[in-house]
Amino acid sequence: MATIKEVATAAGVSPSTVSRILANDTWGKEETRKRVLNAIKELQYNPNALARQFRTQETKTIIVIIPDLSNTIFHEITLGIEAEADAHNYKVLIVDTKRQLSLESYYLNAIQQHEYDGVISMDANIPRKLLEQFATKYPLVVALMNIPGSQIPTVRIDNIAATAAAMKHLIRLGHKSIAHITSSSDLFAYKERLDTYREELIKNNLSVNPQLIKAGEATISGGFEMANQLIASGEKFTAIFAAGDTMAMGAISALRQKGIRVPEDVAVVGFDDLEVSSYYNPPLTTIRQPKYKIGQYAFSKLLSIMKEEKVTETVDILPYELVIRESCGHYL
Amino acid sequence: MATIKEVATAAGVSPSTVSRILANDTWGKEETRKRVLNAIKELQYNPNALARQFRTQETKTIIVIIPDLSNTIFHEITLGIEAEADAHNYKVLIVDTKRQLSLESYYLNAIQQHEYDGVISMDANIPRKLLEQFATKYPLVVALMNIPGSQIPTVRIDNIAATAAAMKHLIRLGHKSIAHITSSSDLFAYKERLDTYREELIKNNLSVNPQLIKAGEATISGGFEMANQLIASGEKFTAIFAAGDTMAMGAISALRQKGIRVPEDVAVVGFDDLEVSSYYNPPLTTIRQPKYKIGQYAFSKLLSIMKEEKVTETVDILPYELVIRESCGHYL
DNA sequence: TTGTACGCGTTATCAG
DNA sequence: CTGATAACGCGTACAA
Repeated sequence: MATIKEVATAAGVSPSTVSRILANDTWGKEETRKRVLNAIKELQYNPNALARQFRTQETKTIIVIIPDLSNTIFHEITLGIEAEADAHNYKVLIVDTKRQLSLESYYLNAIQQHEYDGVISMDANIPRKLLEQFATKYPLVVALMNIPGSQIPTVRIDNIAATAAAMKHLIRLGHKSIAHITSSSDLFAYKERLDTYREELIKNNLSVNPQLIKAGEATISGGFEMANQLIASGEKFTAIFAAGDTMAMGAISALRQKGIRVPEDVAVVGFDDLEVSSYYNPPLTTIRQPKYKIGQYAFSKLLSIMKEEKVTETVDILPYELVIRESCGHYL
Repeated sequence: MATIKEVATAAGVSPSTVSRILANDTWGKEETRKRVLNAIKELQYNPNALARQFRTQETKTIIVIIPDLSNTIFHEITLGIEAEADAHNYKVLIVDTKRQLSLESYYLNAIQQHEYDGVISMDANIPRKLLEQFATKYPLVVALMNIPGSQIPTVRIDNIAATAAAMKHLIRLGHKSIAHITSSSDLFAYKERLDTYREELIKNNLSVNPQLIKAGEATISGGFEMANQLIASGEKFTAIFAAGDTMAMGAISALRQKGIRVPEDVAVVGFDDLEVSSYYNPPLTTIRQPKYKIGQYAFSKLLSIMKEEKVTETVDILPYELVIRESCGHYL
């Protein structure tokens, strides 16, 4: 592998000249440029990125921390991040923590070793103090999640309003026994959805039955299991509000297996609006998060921080949308 | 950020001593070690990975090239890769080419800039000659795919036998008009499945109707569209063999929308066995690929190459399995 | 067992 | 517009 020195020798110039021509496409006399460019081609020279990064202390790379790659919502957000990053010549590395705290810490630590320039996290679970300490030292943006009462830059929707919209829809349809299935992780977004679920019931003079609240894995199989628990509990319910579409899909599958029809016997509403949700049988009523946009905003924000610009708005709230399909039994 | 030099000064030793203690947990006198370890803690020293990588010309990182992160099969394989990589202290970077040739080339090129030590590709679409050239120079393993007649190390299932098994099952169930929906990309795996689809029909004295073969995007929405094309064509068919579960799911959704029942009116068989496939309505009959294992094997193979061991078997063929569920209408 | 000296490939600074 | 020189932080051959 040729080095910049060899190119310089071949072109009869100094290494710095080559370096400058590489960095700046208008630098140098036309003739010098040509000679250097030729030598580069001739020798099939490729800059050693490692050396460059070492010298500049800059990797032009960010990492995106995701709790679970099998949930495609994270992918859809990442697409937005990638688009924006591309436009600014940044590379994006995706890491999957599989919801393991140790991996989250590991990847956050990596930035101290100069491996990346910034982080967008959708799995910020380490203690808040640690996280805030981190944010004061290194560029960090949290997407999709909500770090309550914190100054950490965040891009997300209004979970409370969105959940209220979903619940209001079910209640308007006449449901009085609404179950809730959610993640047992302590992500704040799930807590907000659970709290709002309770509040909306109370606001509408409906009772909150703890038996109708199940927490488990935020996956298809998790939803499947929780729905089975609901059925096994013997409690009556005519609707399920799932805190994520993956769980909603699993729940529908479980209901069907027991001969319970969706939406005729039980209505189901999800959260996220994944690609598969509109193709599912029945198609899911759900809250659409502006996933692509969340990704774009998150990167822009991170870029500002990396450039050490002041970030005025620390929290960006993007609009959600209630998407009504068949799983709740009524088109309005 | 403290450097190794500062640690050395603080501990009253030379930088090389620190370096050696870091690299080797038995090196040095007990007392020296203690002093150095203390200084490291004191100064919150973190080795500069960039400098280290630059020095050793080794990143201990591999990249996994994936064509489409929204198809979870790639994620399930990546889990296997990650497990194995972890065990050998390698980091895994996931890149999503979104099926763009230019991105594939871009990422392959990156290895020439020393950014990674090796590549596992599930989206090897650049011209075969280029790919083979690359493989002679850098560690590369192809997973899931098949590069026909090539010496490039590969881990996959036997596509032809697997497809034959799926087709034989449908034919045994009495289907005579079987449609095929597949990807319009020129991935060899799809070509093999298409060819075998044709062969199995012929072997069983069934006619091959080109109208019943549709190619499109290998996604849910792609499958949705292709099924609609089949219906619109007016041709009769009682079964669909989809070259991927995502397409199968989209197809089922389209059929249902037109009031065509699955499996009563049309049987559907997919390929891959994703997590969602067993929860879909109806649950998918499909070919299970040993995804996790494919990932593990692929990394082991790559590791051997990176260590410059000779790889004797260039192609690993792992066993597939025909998983029979409701979408084909019969339990055997 | 430990320290000294050097170099990896690049870019920034300064001088010409 | 261009060249010489230094420096980034670390690992290692060699010397002590």
